[in-house]
Formats: sequence, C-alpha cells, structure tokens
Amino acid sequence: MQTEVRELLKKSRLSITDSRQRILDLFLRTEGALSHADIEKRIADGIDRVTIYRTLQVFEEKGIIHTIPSADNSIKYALCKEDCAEGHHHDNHVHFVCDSCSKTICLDHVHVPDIKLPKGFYPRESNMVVSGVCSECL
Amino acid sequence: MQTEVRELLKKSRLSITDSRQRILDLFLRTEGALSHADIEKRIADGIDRVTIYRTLQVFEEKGIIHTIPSADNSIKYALCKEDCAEGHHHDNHVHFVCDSCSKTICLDHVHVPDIKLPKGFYPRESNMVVSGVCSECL
DNA sequence: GTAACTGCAAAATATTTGCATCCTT
DNA sequence: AAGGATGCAAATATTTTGCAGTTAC
Repeated sequence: MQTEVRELLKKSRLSITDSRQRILDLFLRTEGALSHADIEKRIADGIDRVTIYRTLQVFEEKGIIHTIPSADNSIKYALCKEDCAEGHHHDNHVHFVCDSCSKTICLDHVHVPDIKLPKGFYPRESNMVVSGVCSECL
Repeated sequence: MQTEVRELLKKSRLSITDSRQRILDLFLRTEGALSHADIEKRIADGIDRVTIYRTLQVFEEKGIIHTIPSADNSIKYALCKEDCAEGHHHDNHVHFVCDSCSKTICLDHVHVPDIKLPKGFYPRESNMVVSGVCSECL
C-alpha cells in the first residue's frame, strides 16, 4: 500500500490499520465519490460492514473525507483537499452528479457562490449539487 | 379538512382519500419541510407507515411536494409552489437548514444561481442547501 | 362495479451497539 | 503493556413487497 496513505493517516493522528489503509487507498484510486455500499462492493476480500461505518465516521471527523448530500438516502463521501481540517470542513466546491453514469464528482475548482439571504438568516455553510451529464457521458 | 386540500388533490388527478388529505393538510399547516419520521410523529392517530411512504412517493411524482437532499440520510419533503408540474420539478430555490432549531425552510424567493461548469459538463438541475442560523433563532 | 388505496404481515436493508479479541504504538 | 480498532452477534431502524380487505368514483 502506498506511503501516501500512511502519511495521510499519520497526519490525522490515526493509527495505521489495514482497514483504514485499504479504504483510504480506494478513495485515492477512485475518481468521484463513494457510498458505504460502493466501498463494501469494491473491497474484494471483505472488511466488516461495521468497520466501514466506523472508518467513514472517523475519516469524516478528521477531515479526510466529506459528505455529499443526496436526495436518495445514500450519502456519498469524497476525499477532502488540503484545506479541510479536523472538525472543520471547507468542501466549498460544487458537486456534480451525472444522470447517465451516476458518478458523483467534486468540481474542486468551481466554488459555491455566496448567496444573499433574507433578513435574519445567517449562513455557516453552503452545499451545492448539480446534476446533468458529465464530460465522459456526452 | 380544508377545501384547499381537496382542490390540490383533484388538480393532480389523485383520488381524495383520508390519508392523503391528512398528510397534505399537515404540509399546508407546517412551515418548513417534513421528513417521513416527522409526519409519522405529527399525525396523531396513526396512518400506517407504509401508507406514508407511498403517499410521499405519489405526491412527489405528481409535483405536489419536492425532496430536499441532506447529508444525514433523512430526506425532507416540502410543498412545491405553482411552477412544479407532474414529473417536472422547478424547485429552483435555495433551502435553508437551521443549525439551532434544525428546521428546513424553502427560501422561495432566493434562486439558485447559475454556475459556470467546466467544459463538457451540462447541467439539468441544481440544488442548494445553506445551513446556519434562521431568523427565529437569532 | 372496478380500479385504486390502505393496513397488516413479513421480507429485505441499513445502521447502531456491546463485547471479546486482536493489533498498533 | 495499554489503548484503540476490529469482527461478530444481536438489537434497532428503515424501506420495500405482497396480498386481502376497503374505499373512492
């Protein structure tokens, strides 16, 4: 397994276990976001389902991955870029879900625009998900 | 039960049943969005859980309500305004989730801005959820 | 009367928790 | 050695499906 994976875990002060390495490695090798089910499917020789739940939770708390909201009861997770820190996400980019291949992609360079809210509303965090057709499915 | 409820159902060519009237009435009386669980809790003398699932599904198909994506595996539903039609939602407004009272509110007058996507990406629909503090929780 | 809707039971899924064991540091 | 992580079993919770009885039109 790559050194990169171990470095990432070390940076987050997480012990370097086999499951964590394999799950994080999968994220690094995957373009686009992964759901719990995706991970279960794609890690051949099984990590326990419960361990996946716990790993995703820890990774999210540590700012290694962030969640992408969805309207179909299936949260997806994607790697955070450098500017995420423990307990403090800055996944301030637009997410794209392809209607055709149903991949979910972080458009890291497309920022969520600031919104003028009505009087009395104070924003903390914005999330934007655009669906349509991705560049590979034209 | 109000005439408004029956009119709405009639307009969508749905038969006017007790469950549908009560669920739709709840939406009309509620500010903000409702999850399946909310509905179950707030309709005192129980409608079957399964009926609630099926009713929400039909309402969504008919353009009476729309879903609001979330990052916690709990879809919320909110009434559509006039411009939603069968199989064709235009809930093109920003949704606000209050961190304090955790209400989800449709900001009907705040439109989701158009986004400039990278080459090759074609948008069909955008969703935006802003969280923070709402005007009642200041 | 007929098609559509509902409730119940049950199946299928998904998520959480407790605990004994194993692994990392 | 000690604390944390994992797997397993089991408890909960959520969603889906089939079907028989009921209701709207």
